[in-house]
Order: sequence, then C-alpha cells, then structure tokens
Amino acid sequence: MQNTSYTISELAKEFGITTRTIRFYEEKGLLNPSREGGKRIYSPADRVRIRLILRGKRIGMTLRECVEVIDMYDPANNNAEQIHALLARVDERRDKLLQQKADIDAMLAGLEHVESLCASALSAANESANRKID
Amino acid sequence: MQNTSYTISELAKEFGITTRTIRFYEEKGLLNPSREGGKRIYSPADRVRIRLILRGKRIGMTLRECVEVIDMYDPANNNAEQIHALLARVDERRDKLLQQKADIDAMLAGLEHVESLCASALSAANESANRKID
DNA sequence: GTTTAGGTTGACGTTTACGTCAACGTAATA
DNA sequence: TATTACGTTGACGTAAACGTCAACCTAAAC
Repeated sequence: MQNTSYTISELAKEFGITTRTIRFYEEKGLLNPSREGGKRIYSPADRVRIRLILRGKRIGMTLRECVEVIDMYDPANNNAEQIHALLARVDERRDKLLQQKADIDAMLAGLEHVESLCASALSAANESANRKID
Repeated sequence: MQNTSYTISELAKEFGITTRTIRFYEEKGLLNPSREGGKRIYSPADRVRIRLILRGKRIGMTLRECVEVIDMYDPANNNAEQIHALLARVDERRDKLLQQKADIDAMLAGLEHVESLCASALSAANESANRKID
C-alpha cells in the first residue's frame, strides 16, 4: 500500500502549473485534498485527478466538462436508471471525442499537404540554384 | 467557375453560429469579406475559412492558433528561410495534434472501461431481480 | 531571534470569445 | 407609406480560467 503524499508545490512543479491553478481547481470543486494544519496534502488519487484534468484541457474541454468525465469514473451510481443515464453521457462524450479525432485527422492531412508543397518549392529553388552553379 | 456568394446570416445559419460571431472573427482578422454597399459579401473561400476556424475550435484551439494554422495553407511564403520556418511550425502543430490524439484515445479507453463496469452492474442487478421473480 | 522558504486566504485584474442591447440605414413587401 | 426583414457600427456585459498582488502564518535554518 502506497502512502505517498504531495505538497501543492510538488504537484505544481510536476505538472508545470502554478499553485494558484491547483487552488483554483479546488475552489471549483475538482479537487478536495486533506489538510495538515492549514496546509493542503494531496493523495495519489488527487494527483491522478490533476492528470485527468490536464488531459481534458489539452483537448479543449472546460473544467466543468473535466469534472463531468472524471465523475463518470467514480462508481457512485446505484440504481439501473442512474446507470443508464451514465451510459448515455458516455455515448455523448464518445461522439464528441470521435468528432475531435476526425477534426485532428483532417488537420493532419492538411499539414501533410503543406509539407509537400514546401518540399516542391524547396526542390525547385535548389534546381534553380544548381543551374546558377553549373 | 463557381461564383457563389453568401450573406452573413446564410453562413451563420449554415454553421450554427451567430452573425455577431462572424463579425467578431472579422474584427480579429480571421475573415475579410468584400462589401456591397455597406453589406458584407462572403466568398466560398471565406466560407472555407469559417469551416477551418470551427474545426480548430472543436479541438480547443484559440482563434489565434486557428489563424496560425489557416495561414499555413496560404502559399504566401517566398524564400527558403521562410519555408523552413513554416515547416518548423508545421512540425510543432503536428506534435500537438498527435498529443491530442493520444489524449483522446486514453479518454476513449476510459469510457470503454466505464461501460463495461456499467454492463456488469446491470447484469448483476438483473440476476438479482430474476432471483426475486423465481 | 530573525531571516528564509514554504504555505494560507482574500481581492482585484486580465484575456478570450463572444452575448446583448441600442440606434441607425436600406430594401422589399403589404 | 408603413411595416418587416436584414444589415450596419458602437458600446457595454459576461463567463471561464487563471495571474497578480497583499497580508498573514509557520517551521526550519542560520
């Protein structure tokens, strides 16, 4: 059983964010660290939550959406009705993620195209330079 | 040669955004429609730009980043130095896009996991219900 | 003992991406 | 001709996600 814990500045440094940001996430209810005296003590679970938050943010999710997704992972769902509601939200989120993947692929294809244009432009310039040298 | 043009409200309706948003994009230099009297007239090229902007936004890009990417598509680059600079930006952007794809895949895997948990929970509930019926 | 390195809570400022009026012009339509 | 639909330019408001002080506490090191 791991009993590691982290200070706020340790996590800030690890994830490349500020302590203000971490406290802000707590204000918004995304984190709920324990206290030792006045100071916040972060558990490995808190650390995972931060990792999930940052992952969500990288793909453009709002903090509210991040909580929504993170909350899906928690098994706080009892009856069948709630589970079906959860499954519906899972489906919605998957649709959005698949749309995003399609957008990314389209953009990657665009970049490929730009690269090939650049390559032609450069080789043309080289040939021209070579003719000057010859 | 297509000579289609669009009014601001046509495009707004087509893309599900407001005219205010389109005008805002112009303010920020993302669009530059021609005018007919006082009124804005949008070309097919403008329409494509809007499509690209919205694609960028869906994957969390800022408007500034959207312009940056859209500008890559324009062949306004002359000398080899500029082309190399462009290629460097292309590489940067691709790295970000690949990171985002990885994030999305990780999140999709998480959703799969949630779904399987839900499935087990539901089948367990069904068995329990069946026992009551039997 | 006091300086230093970390932590705390406000409170206000800032950027982005628009929303929401207001006040006005114009063109077609009843 | 008056209304309706659509367009225009400000100007101000707003939500999200922090940044940036200030003023304070506290434990360890010099």
